[in-house]
Amino acid sequence: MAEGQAPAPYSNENLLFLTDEQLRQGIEAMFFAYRGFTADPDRILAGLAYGRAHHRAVHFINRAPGTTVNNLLNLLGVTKQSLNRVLRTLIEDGLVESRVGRNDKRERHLFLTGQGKALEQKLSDAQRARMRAAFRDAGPEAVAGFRRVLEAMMDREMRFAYARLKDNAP
Amino acid sequence: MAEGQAPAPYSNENLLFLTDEQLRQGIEAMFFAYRGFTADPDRILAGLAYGRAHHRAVHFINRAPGTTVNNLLNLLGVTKQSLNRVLRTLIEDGLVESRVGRNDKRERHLFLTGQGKALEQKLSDAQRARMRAAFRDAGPEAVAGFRRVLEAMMDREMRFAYARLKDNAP
DNA sequence: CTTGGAATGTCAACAACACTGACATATGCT
DNA sequence: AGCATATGTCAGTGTTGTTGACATTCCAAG
Repeated sequence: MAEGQAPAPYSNENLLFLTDEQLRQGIEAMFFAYRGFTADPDRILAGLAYGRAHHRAVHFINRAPGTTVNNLLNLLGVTKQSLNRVLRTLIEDGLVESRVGRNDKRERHLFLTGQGKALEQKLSDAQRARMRAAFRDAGPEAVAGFRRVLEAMMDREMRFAYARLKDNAP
Repeated sequence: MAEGQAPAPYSNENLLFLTDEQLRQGIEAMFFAYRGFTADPDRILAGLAYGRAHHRAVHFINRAPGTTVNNLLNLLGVTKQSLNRVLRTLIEDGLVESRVGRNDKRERHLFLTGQGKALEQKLSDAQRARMRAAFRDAGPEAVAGFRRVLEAMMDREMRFAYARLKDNAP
């Protein structure tokens, strides 16, 4: 190690951001921020007969139109029974259309109807507004760091799913 | 505006990180990362008779020993009835001790017992391990950005609560 | 000092959303 | 034909959130 003009007494000097106290603050930040993250859509959904689960389904169907039930299942990380309950109401209410697969007729491909797109837009407008404000306040470098840490926090398979969605950008 | 040597054709050049596509990626990153964030403690809790709500209660009681029920209520953002159910089981099982306030006998002050501290340690070890790995992978600058964005995403009151907890570091 | 309101905590009932397990149907593949 | 896959459904259960009703305690205004 070079003896620089700055003290730098221990090589651990650079690892101070890994103290238990720093980690705990990260944990609490994550908890409080996630509350804010879901607050606005939740408020909108409270009026309707839908919940957070419906929001998630609608979001990913919009993101990947024509996705299959199985695909959605993996993205959302819930059981098919749980997802089915949500999809059934969305289809009954005419927000989602389910088309039998052309190649494989066992599969159902999911699409948002006009009505479904309208709800998705409304929810994601609210959520994006908060995200935009946070990004603007924090600045581009902070945003890059934010993304890097979140990506490192994901489970391996979710990291792949996330990357796949990113590249699929419309 | 000064005419710098760099092109910078539009003043919006610097705002590319605020496109809808960037925001949507931020939203999805938040969703997938939160799943990872809770996965490890959830796995531990699944074995016991407790859930995520118990984890949160135990975390904040450990963080602020002697806190009142009302205080905890504000931190957790749930109704007192919801919190009470969780606290009741924790007290019955001997993980939390509830002492009547000395000044104001309406208040209950909450403390972790040895058993409670043991569970808290186990859960937060798991959660910290993932956070540490993510922080290490992403590096100190990314962590700073991560914290800055999360803080900007919180509701106003939660930002204050978060700051108060930070300064209260043991 | 009494009384009424505010704060705090508890009990009961209910809703949303997750889970497991079992099973039916249709389709695809070998 | 026989097995695997994809989807949908029914029934039951657990956690966690909600509202409503109510008891206890404190404090301050009359």
